[in-house]
Amino acid sequence: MKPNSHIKIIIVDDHDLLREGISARLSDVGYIEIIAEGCNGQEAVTLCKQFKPDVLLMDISMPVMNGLEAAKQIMELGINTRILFLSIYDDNEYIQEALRIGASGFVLKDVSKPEMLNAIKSVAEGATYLGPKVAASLQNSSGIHGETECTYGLTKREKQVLALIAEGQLNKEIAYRLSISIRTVESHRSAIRDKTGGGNAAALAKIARELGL
Amino acid sequence: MKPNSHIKIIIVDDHDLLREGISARLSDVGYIEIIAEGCNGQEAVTLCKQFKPDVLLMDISMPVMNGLEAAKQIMELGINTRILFLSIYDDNEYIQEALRIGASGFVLKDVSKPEMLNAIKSVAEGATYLGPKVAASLQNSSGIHGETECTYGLTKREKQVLALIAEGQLNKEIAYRLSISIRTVESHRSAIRDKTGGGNAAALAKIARELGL
DNA sequence: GCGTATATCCGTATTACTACTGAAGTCTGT
DNA sequence: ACAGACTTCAGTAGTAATACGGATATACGC
Repeated sequence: MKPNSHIKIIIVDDHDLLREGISARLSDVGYIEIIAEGCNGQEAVTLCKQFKPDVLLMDISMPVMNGLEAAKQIMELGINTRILFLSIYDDNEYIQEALRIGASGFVLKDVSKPEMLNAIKSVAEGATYLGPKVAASLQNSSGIHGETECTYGLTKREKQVLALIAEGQLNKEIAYRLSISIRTVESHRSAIRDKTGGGNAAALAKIARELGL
Repeated sequence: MKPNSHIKIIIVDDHDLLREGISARLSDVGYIEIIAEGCNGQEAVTLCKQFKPDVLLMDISMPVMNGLEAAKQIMELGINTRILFLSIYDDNEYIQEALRIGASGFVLKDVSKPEMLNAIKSVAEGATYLGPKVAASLQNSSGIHGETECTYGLTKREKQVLALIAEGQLNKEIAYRLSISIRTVESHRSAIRDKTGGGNAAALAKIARELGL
């Protein structure tokens, strides 16, 4: 898609007012054509199947079917539609889930007009665009940026043991690797459970993951 | 940062020709000011410390110090510089590592001028920009997009059980949640182990993670 | 020196999981 | 209608992990 070439777009949001606002904002942009509008996820899927837009501008929280679920189904249609989420929440879970599903972008609803156009152009070209606040939000999470700092007060040795547990090692193997007794490994493991509140090995593995191993 | 406002930029690449090409391409853009140029990672760090640019346009593979290492150090400077990587390789490892470190964008060297400007504007505003080919490359990996396709031939039910195992649930709880007997859960668990080659619960959790839960 | 934290080990009992085998009902595609 | 895969459940035995206890040595700060 060449810049300034025609971008066919569908807007899906359950709030009429907001949808009209977006529509008004984009209608005077020459290279953008709004070919349809919808008010829930179910409609988004149907409209995309029918019109195959270049970009789907969609809210996440909507009745009937939410945006994430709709996105999943749209990705499976095999059409060349890029999904740009427009949300009021900069919730990390949402953002990461959206990207995991295959969305091309994510901006907040307080986005300025130039930034919105920038985002639309970017995703239309196949790029991935995350708005400033969205990117900042991701930095504070265990997402693509940075790492978590809360280590539950685990000691060095405990983190070492936890990393091996997360690898799927048995206590026996951990003991051998660290040249200590199995009982010692059990003690560490017990301390780790106490500090993290984790249950079985899988739960500890999950926690280790959150700590970045 | 408002669009079309002044963007101070530093270009770092070990190839003179390429650096000059970028320089020429950007020099006639009104809102961009190239305040310095460098030819390795070490220089990038020094120049950023000195000039505090809005955007650092940098190659990854460079002599003396590569771009990733330089980016790490620059992120620790605490200055408000966004890093936009410019690479000939769309290697997933590179891209993910770059984003993990805290880079704001990643484009390939065959990028068109409009797209390059788009990318620079986006990252200058604090957004995250991944070029079309970069985004496509990520989709084929276990990165922020998509999921791995090798499911070891696990059935729906097995994947369902595996997800709960990865959550740290006990067989008893899994049985309760799925309204089946513990023995059935054990059967599934056994089948999962056979198919994946996984050992204990933590190992299965690790595998589940790779499959995107 | 003294207290605290860390790391190292052990005993005992219970619970969870694994390894093996077998089997019956359901669903799916041809 | 039938083969094959999927889901369901069970017995029996052994191994691993957990939940209590308690103990000793070492390092670190004040």
